[in-house]
Amino acid sequence: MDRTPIGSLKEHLNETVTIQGWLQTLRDQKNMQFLIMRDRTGLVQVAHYRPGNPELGDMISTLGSESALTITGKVVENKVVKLGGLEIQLETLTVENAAETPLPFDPFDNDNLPAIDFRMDWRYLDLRREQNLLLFKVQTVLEHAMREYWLENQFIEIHSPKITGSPSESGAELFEVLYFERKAYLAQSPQFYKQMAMAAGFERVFEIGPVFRADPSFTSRHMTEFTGLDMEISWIESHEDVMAFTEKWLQYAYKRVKETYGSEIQAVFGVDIKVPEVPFPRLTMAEAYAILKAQGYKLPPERKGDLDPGGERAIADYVKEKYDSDFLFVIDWPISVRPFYHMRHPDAPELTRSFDLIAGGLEIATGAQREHRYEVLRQQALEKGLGLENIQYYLDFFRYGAPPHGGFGMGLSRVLMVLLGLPNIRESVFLFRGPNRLTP
RNA sequence: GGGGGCGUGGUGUAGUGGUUUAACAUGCGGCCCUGUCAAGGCCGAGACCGCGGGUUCGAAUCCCGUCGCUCCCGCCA
Repeated sequence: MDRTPIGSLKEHLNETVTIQGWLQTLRDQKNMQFLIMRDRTGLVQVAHYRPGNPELGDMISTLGSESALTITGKVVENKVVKLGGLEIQLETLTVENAAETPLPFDPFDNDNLPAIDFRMDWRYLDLRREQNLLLFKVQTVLEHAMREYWLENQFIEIHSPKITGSPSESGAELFEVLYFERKAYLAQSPQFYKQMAMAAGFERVFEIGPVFRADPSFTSRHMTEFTGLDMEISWIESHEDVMAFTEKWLQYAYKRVKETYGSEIQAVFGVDIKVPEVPFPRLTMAEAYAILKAQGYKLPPERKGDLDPGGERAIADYVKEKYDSDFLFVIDWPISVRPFYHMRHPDAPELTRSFDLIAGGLEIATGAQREHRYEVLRQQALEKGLGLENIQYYLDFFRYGAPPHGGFGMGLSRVLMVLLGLPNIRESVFLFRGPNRLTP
């Protein structure tokens, strides 16, 4: 059987076709029945003249919204039909899976949309909404464009293990799993492994994969499992080289999304995708602090050297105002708030060669030049109070010819959140995982 | 881990001490309607107001506890 996508029916006028999809609306009258059918390519009206087949008409009357149907019929032009000026004259109908009534909620009633938690209970129905269909089309193009750019720049894709043997960076944010007779942990980042790829001489690598964080965070932007976009490049001079690549890469991804779905995004999300100009503005932490101070923004006193989310939003507003940029690198963070593997400035050893990328006021990526000198790295680990036994395998990466290198880690769903202007990360991920959410 | 907010038919809301036998929208069921198209009209079912305790003549409404959700902070992407 040849199935015709609803979106291409106008190419099949006066032909008998088979469509398969969901019954979005049934308008059930005495003599005429109208079935609005949906597949992922669009909507079409199917018309049935009841007296012509009363039995079929009675059966149609029992169909619940969102039932999965196979329908054959003749495609005819009909100017009266507001939905595309055409309709299908029903010939046969097969119920593949009747939808029970009533539905838990109506995915197409935007005025009575349930709260996010209830929609997550029935996520597959929630995903039938056009906003969500488009969101995942956009995500696909976004990821594809990112890969394209990486491949055009001679990157190698890696897949690092998600089961690891020892707590590495701190341990507190790791999920513990039973691994036969002993403990293992879910990787909270591919950080060490992509650095190993640098030691292996791959020179440029990327990874798109799951990362796990055992943080009991209850916010609109955190998940316990999310998709990380990671890359690492060798033979850099400083973190500036990483940022210079990152912004062009992101600019390309935005450009491809806008080209492909710009008008649909405008229609569905009311967002005009703006392809960012490069370079993005860069502010050192010291400059960011001075600006916030001048604005009278009150930073929490105990967080000296760090930027709280409110501060990030304030500085993003400043940059938007002054440079008309939605993106901003905050660079040169103090060592106190950065991990031991970030390289320090030779002329300012209390500062790291690191950056955060802020987009739309939200932190979407963290990057740095890494410390690739074994002894220096070892000393910095000791300074941070880390036990060397657990990370010796990692330190060993830097014993036999490790090139200078750096990279970043970015959150895919956070990028989508910013790109489409969504208020909650739970809207921008296929299935949310949080401290209290393990199903579906 | 700390703090704030919310919990009323399936869903979204109104009602914040007394004709409330808890309202409205949507959904659901039935009937009607010569083609509808955000369909329309009429009728109907559906909520002991998260749960437990208390204050009061009287509690959806006030208080305490508890559970759930949510947002903010911390942590981070």
